[in-house]
Amino acid sequence: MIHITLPDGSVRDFNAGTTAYEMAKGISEGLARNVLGAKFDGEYIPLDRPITKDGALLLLTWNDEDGKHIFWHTSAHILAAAVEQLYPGVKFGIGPTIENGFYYDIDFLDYPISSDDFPKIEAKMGEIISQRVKMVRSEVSKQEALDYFSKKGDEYKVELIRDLEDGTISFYKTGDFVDLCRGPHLYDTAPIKAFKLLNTAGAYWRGDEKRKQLVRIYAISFPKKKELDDYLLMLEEAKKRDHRKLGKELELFTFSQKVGSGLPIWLPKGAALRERLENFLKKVQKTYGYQQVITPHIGNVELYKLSGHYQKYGADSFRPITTPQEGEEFLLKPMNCPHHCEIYASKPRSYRDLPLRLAEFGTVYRYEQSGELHGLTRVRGFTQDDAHIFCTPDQLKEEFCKVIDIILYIFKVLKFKDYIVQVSLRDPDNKEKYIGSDENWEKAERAIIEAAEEKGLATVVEKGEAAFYGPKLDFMVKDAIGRKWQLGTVQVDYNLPERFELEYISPEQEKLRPVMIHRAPFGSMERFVAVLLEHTAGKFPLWLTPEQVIILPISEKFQEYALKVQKILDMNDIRAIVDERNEKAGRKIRDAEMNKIPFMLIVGEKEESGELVSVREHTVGDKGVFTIADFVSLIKERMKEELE
RNA sequence: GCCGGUGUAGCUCAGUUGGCCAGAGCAGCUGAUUUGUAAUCAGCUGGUCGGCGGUUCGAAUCCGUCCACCGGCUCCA
Repeated sequence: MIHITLPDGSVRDFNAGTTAYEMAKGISEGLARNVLGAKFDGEYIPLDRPITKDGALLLLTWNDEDGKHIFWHTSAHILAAAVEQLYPGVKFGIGPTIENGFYYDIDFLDYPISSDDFPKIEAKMGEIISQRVKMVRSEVSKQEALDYFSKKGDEYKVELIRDLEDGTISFYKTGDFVDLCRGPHLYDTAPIKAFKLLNTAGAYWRGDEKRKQLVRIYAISFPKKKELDDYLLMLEEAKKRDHRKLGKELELFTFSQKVGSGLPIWLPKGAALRERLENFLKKVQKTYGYQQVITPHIGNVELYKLSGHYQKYGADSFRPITTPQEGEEFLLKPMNCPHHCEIYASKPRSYRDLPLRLAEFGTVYRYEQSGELHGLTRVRGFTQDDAHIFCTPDQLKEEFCKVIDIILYIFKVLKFKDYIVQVSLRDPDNKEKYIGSDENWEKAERAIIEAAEEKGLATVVEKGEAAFYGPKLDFMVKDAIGRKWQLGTVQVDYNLPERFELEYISPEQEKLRPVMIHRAPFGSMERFVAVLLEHTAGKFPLWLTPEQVIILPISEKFQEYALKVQKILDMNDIRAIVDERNEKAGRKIRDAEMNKIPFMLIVGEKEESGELVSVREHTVGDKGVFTIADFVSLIKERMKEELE
């Protein structure tokens, strides 16, 4: 008898040599049907391996992340097996699971592959699955593994094996297809009831753009057909929220080939929206003691040589602008910080001046590879809600905490609840990628970690994600399709003050060096609007939305009254438009609903005679009849609540 | 930049194998209707079929090239 501890703490006795699958069956038939894998004392074990000693057993199902990954991992092998049967001689890179599904990187040699080939591959996968193929594990030595794949002519696998530690290496066999794999896998292919190949993409071998590009096939699989259908439906819904689509529909921004790709053009409604966001932040920043500054769109190359940006990014920037007579060189401003350093340096500073907080909605231009451009989230010209805080080392942590407060306030007002806070540190193995002394880096990294702790933020630490001049605290939010976007960022920087030889006079009359905090709560106006659009599906909060109210006269007879109501709303700073078209009320309501205008005021005979409005709320419906004054209070109350 | 895909009216899309002046719905304009909580009716305007070159008696359709966009990769101060 062995004693097996289950996750709920209970202990069950089994005969020594019972397999995990049999144990599942012993617990319940349902569990046995759904079990995908098992962990024994924290280690993955095959379901059919006899267990001979006491220990803790965790049976994995679709409800466990680990269970999903086992499921997808096996699915990836089936994909590869199908591809190998259809395209003999192809070579395989890696086939890992990802957050949603899995992919396999494959060298298709000269076979042309596109999504047109998916049905064929899917059919073959279906065939393999229906044969209920077992996933057979075998263990081989490193040399045997090398021999197998050398003979097969798969140089990618050979390379992977070479990089492995010596010792035992495991293979998994799916029918005739043998793959190098640590596992774990499903017992057999039976649980995979639904799967779909999603798209293809080029992917460099080992992520290195100097190496060969393989074809990556993305796919997903599920234990139930319904789950696949739901997933595909979710992707469809996500598409409807795409900021590029909504931006066009709501007339917020556009792009023009003639203006240039990656250069967004803000339309009147979008510009007004952006302005409101800017004013909102300016107001918050004012209470935190920030001062607005303005700097030019270009700067002398020497400025960026001094800051270090030129050495780091000069080769990948827009080419310098040269003056015709003098041959001076200017760069399109890629960063605001060097300019702000010069504002700091424009006069002698005392410790009494610190912290000095300089803010600017600064438009910067960065060269991005053409294939990188993406709507408003990846552009070549954008406006940062930038600010730089110059303070004493003693003030650093408090200032950092206050910046976190601003960011959290913004997230709260705009209802971003699903966000991740990332501590981005430098890569300790690649220190030459960064500028500045080890001592300063350590100080800066410590300050960030402490401030995040003090604010009680749940953080993830990423090494190698720091800016080249300092570590960062990055705030990412998830968009409609679960992609993560970086929004707010806070960075500590000891380097620029040194490079610009910034100083302040201490109470003891010494010349000391200030510390700098770079921060942008939105990140950039462009990206923020994009993420906000996807987050709200275009239904902006009332205080932010371009048109808050639309007045719908029942017929032309009541247009005059409609205009009168508009005027009253206007005097109360409520943004209202009148639908003066010669259309029926039903039509006007439908169009207003589609345009996502929060409130509709229907006015006709009875409203005009009583100085009233009939209120309809977007997606909610008829709210009844209000006096104009009551409606104004309703709107004001709503906006107040939103900004609390 | 790289791999793959796409590009027809302001928007969404038809237009098998090359062949009459390139189509529809919505939007827009004009007129009729004077309307009460998600589409009133009729008429009209609108496209060098992404650009340029080529093949052909003839190209939206075939070939080349460039551009833009889409899905990724790499990159992202």
